[in-house]
Amino acid sequence: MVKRKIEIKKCEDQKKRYVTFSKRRSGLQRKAAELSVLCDVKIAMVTSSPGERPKIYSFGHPSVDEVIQAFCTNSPPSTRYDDSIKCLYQEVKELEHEIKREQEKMKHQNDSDGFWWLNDIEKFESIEELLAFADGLRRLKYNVTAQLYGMQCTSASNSGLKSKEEAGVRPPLSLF
Amino acid sequence: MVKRKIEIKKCEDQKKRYVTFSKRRSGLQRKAAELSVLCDVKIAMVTSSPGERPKIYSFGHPSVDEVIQAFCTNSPPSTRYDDSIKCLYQEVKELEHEIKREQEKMKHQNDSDGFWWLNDIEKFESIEELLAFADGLRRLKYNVTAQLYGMQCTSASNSGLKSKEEAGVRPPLSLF
DNA sequence: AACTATTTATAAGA
DNA sequence: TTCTTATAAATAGTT
Repeated sequence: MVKRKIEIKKCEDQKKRYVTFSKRRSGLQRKAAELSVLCDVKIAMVTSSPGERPKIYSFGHPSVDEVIQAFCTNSPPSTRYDDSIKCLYQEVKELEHEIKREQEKMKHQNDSDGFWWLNDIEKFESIEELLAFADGLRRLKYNVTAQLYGMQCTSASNSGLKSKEEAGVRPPLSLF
Repeated sequence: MVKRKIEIKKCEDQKKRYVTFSKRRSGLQRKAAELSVLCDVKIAMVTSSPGERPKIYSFGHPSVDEVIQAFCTNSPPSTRYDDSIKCLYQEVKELEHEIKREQEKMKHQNDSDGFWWLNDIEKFESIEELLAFADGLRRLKYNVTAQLYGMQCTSASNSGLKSKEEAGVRPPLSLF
C-alpha cells in the first residue's frame, strides 16, 4: 500500500473524483451541522456536483433559504466577512510564517555555541545520508585546503622567495 | 487532563463557544476549499457568527455570489438536492442500522453453539473484571443450588417420604 | 497563537 | 454503495 497523503489539486480520475466528492461532501456537511449546534449559529452550504450536468447540493441550518436571505438582504456588505479572497492572502501569510519559523529553527540548529560541526551527527537516519554528509565533508576539506594552498602561494610569492618549498608551502593534502 | 471527546450540543460557555467557532469555521473553510479544488466543483458557505449581533461570514469558490446565483436562479428545485431535512432522516436510518448491528452482535455473542458459558473468557481486561465475573458465577451457583435444593425438597415431600435424608436430598453445597 | 493527546476524517482496498 | 483499516488531519483542553 502506498502513502495516503494526497495533494490538493484536481483529481483527474473521474471515478475517484466522484467518490472523493461523495465522501468529503458528507464529511463537510457533518462538520457544518456540528458547528451550527455547538456554536448555535446559522449556516448554509451550497455545492455543485462534479460532472457534465452539475446538480446543486444544499444544506443549511435552520434552512438554506433563511441563511441566504440573511446574506442577501439583511446584511449590508459592511457587516459581511467574505473570506473568498482573504483566504488566499491568509495562505500566503501562513506560508511566510512557516518559512520564518523554519529559518529560525535552522539558525538555532546551526550556531548553538558556534560549534556547528559538532552538532546533529545523530540526526542522520541512514547510512546513505551519513555517507552523503561525509562526501560533503571531503569536498569541503578539499576546497578549504586548496584555498589555503592558494593563499600560501600568494603570500609566498609576495614575500619575494623563489620557490614554494622555500616558503614552507606544503601540498594541499598535508594540511589536514 | 480529562477526556477530549465532546458532545455535540450547544456549548454554554460563551468564551469557549467563540473559540470553538473560530477554530471550526476555519477548519470547515479549509475543507470546503479542498473539496472545490479536488473535485473541481463550485461551493459556497455562509455562516452567522455567535453572539448578540451576528456578523455574516461567507466563503466561496469561485465566489459566493456566483454559487448563490446558481442556486437561486439557474437551478429549478427539481435539480436541487437539499439535505437539510434529508440528513435528519439519514440520522434516524443510521441509528436504526446501528441498533440492528448491535442486536446481531448480542445474538451472536449469546448463543454461539449454545455454550455461552464457554465464551468470551478472554475478553476481560483486568483482574477486577475477572473477579467480578467470578463473584457473579458464585452467586449464580448459589442460586441454582438453592433452587435445586428447593426442587428436591418439594419432590421429596410429594413422594410421601418422611425426611429429606430418606429421599437422598443433599445440602446445596454438595451439588457442584 | 502554540502545543499535544486524542478524536475524527479519509484514501485505498475489498 | 458500504465496510475496513492504516494514516493523515482536526481539534479540545491547556499554556
